[in-house]
Amino acid sequence: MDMTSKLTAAAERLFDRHGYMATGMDRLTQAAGMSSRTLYKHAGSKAELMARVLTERDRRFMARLEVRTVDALFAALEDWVRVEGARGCLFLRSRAETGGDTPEIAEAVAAHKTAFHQRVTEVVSADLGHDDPGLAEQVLVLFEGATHAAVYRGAEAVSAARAAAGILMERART
Amino acid sequence: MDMTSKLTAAAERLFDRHGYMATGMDRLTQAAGMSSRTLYKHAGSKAELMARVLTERDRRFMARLEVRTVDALFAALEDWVRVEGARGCLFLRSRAETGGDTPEIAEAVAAHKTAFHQRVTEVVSADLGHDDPGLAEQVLVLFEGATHAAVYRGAEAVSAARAAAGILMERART
DNA sequence: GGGAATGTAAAACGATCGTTTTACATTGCA
DNA sequence: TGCAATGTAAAACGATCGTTTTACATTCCC
Repeated sequence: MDMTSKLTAAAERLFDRHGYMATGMDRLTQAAGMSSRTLYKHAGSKAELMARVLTERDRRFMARLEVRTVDALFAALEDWVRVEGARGCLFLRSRAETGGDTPEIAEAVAAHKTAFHQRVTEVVSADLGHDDPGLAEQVLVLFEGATHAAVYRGAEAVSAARAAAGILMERART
Repeated sequence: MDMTSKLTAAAERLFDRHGYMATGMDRLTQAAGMSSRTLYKHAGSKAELMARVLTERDRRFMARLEVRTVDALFAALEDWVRVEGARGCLFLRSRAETGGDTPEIAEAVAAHKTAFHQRVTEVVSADLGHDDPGLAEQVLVLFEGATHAAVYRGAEAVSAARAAAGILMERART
């Protein structure tokens, strides 16, 4: 494992568990097991590092959402929560922590949320057989809600969202 | 307006718009229009101040949710978003920013989320005529989802959640 | 009329922030 | 054999962090 991946992985873990602002670079060098000189050679800056973390996470997350049905969308979220835990959406959290004032971060977040919205819309279309932007918006809201409610309600929030999405899809189908 | 309220109001505005960690006490003294000596007399500490902000916000927010129907719940959220804007849930954001490691903050968040869950459960019961914990969980997820999706989807997310909740309620009623 | 109480302004506290630099060791390739 | 690349360890950078302190002004009440 090269130093850049080791750094990105350590950064994602710390930023996600303790917050972006609350994580100092000292703690990061320690967790990544490298000197600060090496860290900055690969990271550029703290903001660039967070942007790289988000881009990498987008890749991993969106790969899991390569599905054909809305139900599979929520099944994928159940898997994600089981594996990664539920601490809310790292993208929205990063942007909120920086007040949207860090361009690299704001752009990475915007790119992810655009892609996410598009993916949900596509899956709803494929599952239904035709476009339905309003229903897609509802499914997106359920997904986002499951992500955030799971922080304090646990996995139950995701299965509730899954069931609700099932009802909405069934109603749209008939 | 006494100094404590002026301080709490200024703190809520800055913490919400720029983040808790990103907001320094210097900026806070400036915004509140008072010396740091006075600020600390009323605030105790930064963490205590954030906890007071959250408790105050819980009061304001929960007051708006004193309604009888699920539809009114989402109407109240539409109002809230129109007035206060959509930057995600300040409670979840505060806890995430501090990694849950600041007891005053973690406790204020837990208290709010417990109260919120209870309120949603009560409103669903009242609207339906009988208890339905599963449906309440779905409505809670829709509400949480609307709050967070509105950050990037705007008010449309809230009306989508409102419509979805209407469908789920109607189905449960018949 | 004299002391609490409450406020301001500003300096100072040690700690930590993100980042750069200095000095040196190790490796791999021409 | 020798140089370029890549790494470490550690000190230093100025800035800013949350918080306390010093010194002084104002107000209110007994």
